[in-house]
Amino acid sequence: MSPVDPVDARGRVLDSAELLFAGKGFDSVTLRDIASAIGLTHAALYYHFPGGKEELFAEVMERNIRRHGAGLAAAMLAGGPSLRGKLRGAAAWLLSQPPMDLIRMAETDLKALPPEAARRLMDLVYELILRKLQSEIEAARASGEVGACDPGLLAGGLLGLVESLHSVPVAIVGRDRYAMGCELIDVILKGIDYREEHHAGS
Amino acid sequence: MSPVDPVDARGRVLDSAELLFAGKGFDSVTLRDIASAIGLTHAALYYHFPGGKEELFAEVMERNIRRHGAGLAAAMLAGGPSLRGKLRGAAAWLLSQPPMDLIRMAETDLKALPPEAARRLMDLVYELILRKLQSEIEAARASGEVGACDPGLLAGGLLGLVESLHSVPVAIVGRDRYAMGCELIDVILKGIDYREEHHAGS
DNA sequence: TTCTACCTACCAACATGTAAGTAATTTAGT
DNA sequence: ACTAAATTACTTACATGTTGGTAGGTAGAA
Repeated sequence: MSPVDPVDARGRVLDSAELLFAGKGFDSVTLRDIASAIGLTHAALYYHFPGGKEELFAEVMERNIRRHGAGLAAAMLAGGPSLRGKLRGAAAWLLSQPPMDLIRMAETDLKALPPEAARRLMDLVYELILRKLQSEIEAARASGEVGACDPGLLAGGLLGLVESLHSVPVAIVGRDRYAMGCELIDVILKGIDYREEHHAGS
Repeated sequence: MSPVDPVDARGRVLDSAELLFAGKGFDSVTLRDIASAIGLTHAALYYHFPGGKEELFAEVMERNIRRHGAGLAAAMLAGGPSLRGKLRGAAAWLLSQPPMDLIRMAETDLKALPPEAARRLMDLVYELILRKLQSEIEAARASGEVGACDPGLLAGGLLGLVESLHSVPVAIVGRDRYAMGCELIDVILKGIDYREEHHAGS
């Protein structure tokens, strides 16, 4: 290992950029902010990302989406076999991360990218995040764990609902976000005729 | 009426600013964008808003929140006596407006304002929007129209859920947002033991 | 000597904000 | 009623600072 690990430097840039982009959005973050947060000058970023701010942002978003997808999958797996457990795991994971803020992403930040890059990212969100939620609901529906419903719509609704908990000031409600997420999930599960018992077998 | 209506000019500035701020966020919109959209130069904005971009933004947000509150109240009233009708009315109104994007507002744009102005706006959101939804749910709960639930949490959840529909590309789902909103509302109502019949009386 | 991983110094574009000027209208004084 | 002063609602021009991006240099490792 060299005195400075070169592989790590690029990752640290991505980390810094992710933190700042997630908090303030594309236009409000300057390359100087990103660089100085890790002790570099903004010019150094062009060594790792010759495409400049756009390339850096696109790569940050892609990594973020993939991490969200992987974390979501792991959290749902860890939630156990029941749909309720999986959804609670998903909520715990989503709330442990900084908000994805899909509305802002779709409406604002993605406009800074060339259209095909933007579409690719939205496709990734669908494929790695929404689709996973959706197929869990579909599976539960197929096995009779829940009643008739529109899994795609519910997946989107659950994601929006859980993410929106990021914007409630915890001080006001006096409860932690995960508990609130669980309660909302329970309401929705009851709304689609969730049945617990069926799963005990096998 | 003068050749140029002076009262109207200020309102037109607010309209232009609201349109642009809502779409792209505080930092991504320049005073020149706002001014040139209505045929003025950016310096003219300082005549109507001496406090500059901050004052303009704060005023835009306040007007926006008040309009959302008034529209929400009217839409819920028009929805009839049942909670389902009121919530559908609320959804129709919220989806007819550009997204409020509360997460972005809370996490990003409000940081551009002095803290006390930011707090005032968040208080307005709570008082004029969340509180209205919440008290309708509370009323329904008191009258037995719905079962036990946390009205404050549900109000926030419903708002986040409906607003998140703004970010789903309609082309993908092939259904209009209002229909999706209604379906999600129905799931939640069912989840809190909504009973239709009780209301016929009186 | 060459490559890596930076840094310093710079540039053009554009941001907010200010200063000063101006055409058109209102108001006030006689 | 007629003129002079003041006000309104802007404009042009500019000061100042930041931004993304580029050019060229450099310390240390290979």
